[in-house]
Amino acid sequence: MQPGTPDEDWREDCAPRRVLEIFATKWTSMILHALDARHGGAARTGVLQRSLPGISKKMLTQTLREMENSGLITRHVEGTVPPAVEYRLTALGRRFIEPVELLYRWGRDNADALDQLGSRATGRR
Amino acid sequence: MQPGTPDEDWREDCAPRRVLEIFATKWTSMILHALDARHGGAARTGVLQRSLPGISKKMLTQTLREMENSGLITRHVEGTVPPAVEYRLTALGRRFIEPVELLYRWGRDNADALDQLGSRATGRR
DNA sequence: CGGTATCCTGGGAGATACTG
DNA sequence: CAGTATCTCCCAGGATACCG
Repeated sequence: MQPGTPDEDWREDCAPRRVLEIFATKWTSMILHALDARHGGAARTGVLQRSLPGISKKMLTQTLREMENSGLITRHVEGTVPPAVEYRLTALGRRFIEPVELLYRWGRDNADALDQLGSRATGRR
Repeated sequence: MQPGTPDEDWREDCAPRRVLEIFATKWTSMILHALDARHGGAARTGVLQRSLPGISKKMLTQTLREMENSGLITRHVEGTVPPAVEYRLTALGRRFIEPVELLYRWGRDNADALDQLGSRATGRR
């Protein structure tokens, strides 16, 4: 690193920061992973909910809406009764599978390191 | 995937979820990256602050404390006036560099994909 | 220079109940 | 089954000012 090099690794509008923002929202990355690794890219609401222990209907719907607005997934309604709604990864969504799986696997492979972590790792209690 | 396979990818206490918690706290990963990639593993407070555009003194100190409590970094005080404090990555902290850099590089290499993202990606405005 | 003390706000996130 | 509608909590995170 040159002495005079300006510190631009974390410019406020840089791409890495935008990645972090995605991971900052609790359920987004888990939904992406569940859709991809577990359900082959598409799943119905109820199936998704059962894949994400602890998520509420509200947060599921809310997060799915945001992801739809972001272009990560699409929503498909079967005009039946009772209704059947399926969510599918878009091409864009599929691109984001890469970093999500990266983190998922790292976590799985480094559970020991995570166990060493103090409880105040994230500021949560 | 077997039909009867229980959905255990995201058990509430699983390792990948704990990784996500780390990335859920805004500044932690940026500090880890800055310490490592930009400052060789150790840096003083002021230097760090200048490496993280937008961070406030409060959030910097607060996040550093939490990271210290988690065992990711150590704090070293030089008994001088004015005070000089240096933060260093621990062995544990260095392990976490891996996923951090993974995400950082992916963001850098996929800025185009991020540009396609709608503004409601994370629920923030 | 590094740190602390306040004060304040947004909105993430949960719980619950209701509708078609 | 999928989705809304409320209500509430609470805490991450920012702004500002002061201290040794």
